[in-house]
Amino acid sequence: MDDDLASRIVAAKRNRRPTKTLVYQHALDLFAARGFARTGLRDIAEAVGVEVPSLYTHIASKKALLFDLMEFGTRDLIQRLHAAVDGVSGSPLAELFALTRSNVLSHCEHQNQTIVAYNEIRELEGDQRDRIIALRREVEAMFDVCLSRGIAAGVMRPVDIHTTTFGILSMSRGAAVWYREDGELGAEEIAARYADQVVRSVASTRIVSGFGDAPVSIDQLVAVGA
Amino acid sequence: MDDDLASRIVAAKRNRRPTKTLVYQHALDLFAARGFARTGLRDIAEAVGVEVPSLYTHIASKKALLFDLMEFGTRDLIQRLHAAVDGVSGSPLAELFALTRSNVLSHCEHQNQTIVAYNEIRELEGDQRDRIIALRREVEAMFDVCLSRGIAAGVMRPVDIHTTTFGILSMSRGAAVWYREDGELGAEEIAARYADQVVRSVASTRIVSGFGDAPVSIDQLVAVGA
DNA sequence: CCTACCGATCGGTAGG
DNA sequence: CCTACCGATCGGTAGG
Repeated sequence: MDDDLASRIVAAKRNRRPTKTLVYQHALDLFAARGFARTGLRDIAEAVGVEVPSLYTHIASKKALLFDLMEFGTRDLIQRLHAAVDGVSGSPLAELFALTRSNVLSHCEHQNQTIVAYNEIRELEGDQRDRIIALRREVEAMFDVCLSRGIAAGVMRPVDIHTTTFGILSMSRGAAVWYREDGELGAEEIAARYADQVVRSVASTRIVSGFGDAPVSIDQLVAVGA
Repeated sequence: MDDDLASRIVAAKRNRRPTKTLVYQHALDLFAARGFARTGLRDIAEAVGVEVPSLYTHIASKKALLFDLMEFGTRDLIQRLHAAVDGVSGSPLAELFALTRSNVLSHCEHQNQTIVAYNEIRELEGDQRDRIIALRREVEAMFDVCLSRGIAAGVMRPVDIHTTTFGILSMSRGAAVWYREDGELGAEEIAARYADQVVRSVASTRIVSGFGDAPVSIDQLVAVGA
């Protein structure tokens, strides 16, 4: 311990990845694996390679750390969903396919973000909780609007909108739980299959009659809308 | 505190509902609301109306209490699913409808059992964890077998079986999370709608073509199988 | 069923 | 970025 305070800080700052990034990354992984309540600040500090009090240079509190992770993850998802919809404007069936596919894909590719965002909402209170719930409602609204347009256009059966949205989101969340990078099916395949099943489950019978038994593709659906 | 030990025990035993039942009931409710890790034995003791050491007359440990709740809940679900299938032997589509409907219905009616069984599996280790996972695999197998038979019979499209099973189970689990007794839709309605959507999502196109746009009923499906 | 109590661990602070 | 430390709370035990 010959180093004085200043030189220790300088040495720390020379690391390529900033410590703050490491803190957030390891916290996300640990919260996903053990849960927020079962993860101590000591676990995070050890994974990062610092002592506990040093964490407070980067975070305001353990709960604020969780909130930041959940907010970032949900905003990230919303952006991906908007990008997916922008690419297929037009047919509500094509849009529902794209939304569902993108949602499942994002959930698989950002598994820990998804797991923490869903599992740990009950750890937040007051404004923080309200803020995350509001963001989640934005996601739900995208599906609600899509279903509503499809029903109005007659290409979807008159299903209960919000129940159907919750069903799609629950199925997507499930994928984040069981998906394994080294599993039989890749994220893209799972996403495409769930999108196929969702579209078939709500499309009007006269439209489904036009599909074959092979999985529906987005190109097919864009054609239906044209 | 004039009571001696014996008279206190006698007084306790005079209560109508046995203390053990109260312990399990309150523990289930608290675990569902706050999570296992955030629920202290002091919370459970307070809800029951005893001191913490008295809980150990009824439980071996906090973890054993969780295991018992999860095992009971999952066994209970398996029984309900078997009862649902026994009533509709025959057509795989009718069976899939009955299984899905019963699964969603059970999850809504035994919300806290479902929430705890899914959320807290990571709190268990070793044999206890393996035991619960094995029971859950029994549930998955019932859906897998049903889908497999439907595909073989040509009444279902050749979907990926286990992915589809996970999708159905995830959607059902979701219902347990958002269902409210005082909500717009009753448990039976939600169950019937999800069962309708699941059947439509996997049924062969030639069979879906025979359905109208109104929700599919189990009677319709039994007729298809006949 | 209770009172009394314990070692371990928690999130977080003081001070440098 | 660190060492040193604190009050609160945890699951569980001893003993009656």
